[in-house]
Amino acid sequence: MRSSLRQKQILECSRKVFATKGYHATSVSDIIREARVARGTFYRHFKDKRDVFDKLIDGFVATLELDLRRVVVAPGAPPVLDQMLGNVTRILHTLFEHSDLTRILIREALGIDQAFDKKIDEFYGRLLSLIQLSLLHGQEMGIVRKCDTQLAAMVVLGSVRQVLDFYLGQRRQPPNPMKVGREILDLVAGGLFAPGYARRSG
Amino acid sequence: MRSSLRQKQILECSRKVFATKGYHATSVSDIIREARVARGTFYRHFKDKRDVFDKLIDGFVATLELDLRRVVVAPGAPPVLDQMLGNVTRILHTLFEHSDLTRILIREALGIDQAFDKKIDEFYGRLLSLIQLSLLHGQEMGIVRKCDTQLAAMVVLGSVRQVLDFYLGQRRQPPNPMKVGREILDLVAGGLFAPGYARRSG
Amino acid sequence: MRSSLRQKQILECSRKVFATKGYHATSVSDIIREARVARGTFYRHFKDKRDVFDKLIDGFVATLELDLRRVVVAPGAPPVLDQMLGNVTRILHTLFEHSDLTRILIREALGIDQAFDKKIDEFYGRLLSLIQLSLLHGQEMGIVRKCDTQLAAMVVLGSVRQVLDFYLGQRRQPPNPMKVGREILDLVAGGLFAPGYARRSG
Amino acid sequence: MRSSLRQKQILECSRKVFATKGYHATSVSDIIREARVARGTFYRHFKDKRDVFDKLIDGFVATLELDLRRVVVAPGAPPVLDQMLGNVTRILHTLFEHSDLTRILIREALGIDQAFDKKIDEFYGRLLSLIQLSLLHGQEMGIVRKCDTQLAAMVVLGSVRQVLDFYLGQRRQPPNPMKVGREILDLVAGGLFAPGYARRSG
DNA sequence: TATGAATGAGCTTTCATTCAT
DNA sequence: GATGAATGAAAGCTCATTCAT
Repeated sequence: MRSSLRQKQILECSRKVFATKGYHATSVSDIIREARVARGTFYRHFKDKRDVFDKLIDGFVATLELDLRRVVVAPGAPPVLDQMLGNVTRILHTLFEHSDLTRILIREALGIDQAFDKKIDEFYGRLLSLIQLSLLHGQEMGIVRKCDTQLAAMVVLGSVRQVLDFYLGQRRQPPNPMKVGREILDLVAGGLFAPGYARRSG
Repeated sequence: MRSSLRQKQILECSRKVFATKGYHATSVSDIIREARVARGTFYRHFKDKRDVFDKLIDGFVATLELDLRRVVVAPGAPPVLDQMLGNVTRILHTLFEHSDLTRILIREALGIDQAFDKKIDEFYGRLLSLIQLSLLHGQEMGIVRKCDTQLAAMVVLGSVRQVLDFYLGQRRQPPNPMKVGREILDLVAGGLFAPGYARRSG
Repeated sequence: MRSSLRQKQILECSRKVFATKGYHATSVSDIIREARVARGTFYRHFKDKRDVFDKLIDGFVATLELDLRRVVVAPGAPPVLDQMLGNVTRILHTLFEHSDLTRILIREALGIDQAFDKKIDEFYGRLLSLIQLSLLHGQEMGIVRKCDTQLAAMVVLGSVRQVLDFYLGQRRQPPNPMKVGREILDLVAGGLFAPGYARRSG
Repeated sequence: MRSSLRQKQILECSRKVFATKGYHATSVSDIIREARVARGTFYRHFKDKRDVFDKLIDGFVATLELDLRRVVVAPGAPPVLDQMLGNVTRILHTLFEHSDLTRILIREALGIDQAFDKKIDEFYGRLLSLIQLSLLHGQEMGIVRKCDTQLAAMVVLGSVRQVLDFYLGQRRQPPNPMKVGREILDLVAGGLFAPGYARRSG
């Protein structure tokens, strides 16, 4: 079998096992049993267990980052709001489509080791920057109100993560992923207060 | 030494080590070295490594839950809004006061094993219920606008978790924890949209 | 069992196995089977297989070096010749007494790894220095003829090694170890030529 | 490529690697990397790693044995002494010319396995016989004094081995190999004692 | 209660060797 | 003949846990 194919196959099987048992509870033995390859074959393609996990996460993160487009403010460009919604929609689509990888990324990736923690932090850091940038654009256009955009970005990201975490914890999908996405954004955008209740600042 | 004292001492030392190295990277050897007790002494007081971690988390969760008061709607009770802010303030205070345990709870506790994951999920579940309940009270009083309160609770919780996660990832405290707490609530309550931008629903 | 005792016991058993199978053919499994201890016990006392071997050789080399006395030239001191013979006699005695360790030192110790090779070379280096020193003393006193003492030291050492190697290769002891030692010295001291055959230089 | 050529090429490369890393530290991967051939190619030409080493040593030993001529005692034959010196000179020449193989033979070959040890012992055994035979010839002609010729042969061989070992250990060549060879013989032949110091026997 | 030596299951990893292409 | 992916036995080693003192 061609080398890259075998690698892909092992990655696929690792994905399944990691999602089911978690990183630490998964042994290389589990992976090779699932992939029906010999021990040596595994080590021909990957340095160690950590390496498979790495490649799995890296690949998924790369896929996710493809979903993220910079929000463009230019005459003729789509409304900032629609662009933001597009980002959230696309990324949620990918996340729910690959629920194994999402589970691994959201619930397993932290606590592997410090180097890995850093990688994950950096990923979320990039997401935060991107969201913050969009919010700044929104502010420039008067759509987003004056506020600490860094904190606001965390509100957006944290909300999405929490929702994902909630459904992953129950090992079930939300009834309608896309609808949920839109609702989160609506909530975050519109806030919790009823009209008439003045904001503290703004 | 009295048994409960010894147990406390080992717990304290475990806390330090777990916070520094993470659960999986921490060995019983690390703990007994830090606590300067013999191997057997450790197992006299705890069933196994998992048991220490359990007790550590359980204790902290109990402490945290003491901070949470049901929001009461009654003539003469303080305003719902103030009660909610009080909850957030108290809990953030405790979290930042015990940053080791917070780090362990937020960043290490997931991925230990499935039983533990469930426990953590249940903890967050209780938090969500509590927040949702408060929001329902708020709605009854006309303060909180009509919305999916479960989702809204996740927005609140997720925002706080993300902010904590952000600062823990950088191993530093936010400049002013209490201020950050209030700002999160303000943002979540008031939303991102500038006045005039109509909400989709509400 | 006291820790140092257990260590001694494992060393003893390792000695047997190494002498029988050779270093590379010996596995840790072989050693613990012979010593009737668990795997973990082995690793509690030794870093790895190499470490046991190290300690074995170090101990033996230390014993051997106790046998070596500097040759003293002073009024009232025994004749230089007798002192040299004493060294050879004592060391041969120890070597033949511990034939396992001798076999290991002479036939197994080279080729373990480069660090080990260096250690062995240094041991032989010390022996050479000592012999050379004795020869220089002998020259001062007019007993040893003018010659390249470094080379002469190698002749002495090499002869002894070769004899040991010969008998170890046949897994038998020389008929009379001490006699052999004296004969080697006699040969080396007196040379091969019959009287009358002039030396090239002298 | 012609089969025998390929085999030669792999042998050459093995020689380099074995001399650098030693037998045990050398993997088949090292050899095929150096030889730039595929794994399967290696096994087409050699039974296993041991086989390459075998062929390497066998070839070298054969070369060395070509250097050794029986000492002939006959009217018109060159002096016995010159014939012996010729043997030593030729063999030292070959040894220093092929320092890789010499290093392998002297410092790596022992400890591979028992069958191999036996082969090496037999090689040295043949050398000893040859030397002993020469010495006996020498005795017959009155050149070599009465002595245990087997032991004397070991003195000759051991001296040469020790000198080689010494220089190989330092990974450098003696200043003048041929001169060193002659000096060893002179020393061995003439002995260490100054004239006037009577031999014990002879 | 405290100790720390002993345990052994089970992990990761290597590498000589085979075999389908 | 040549290739290199696949194999799997067996090695080294760790570490949570037990137990005799």
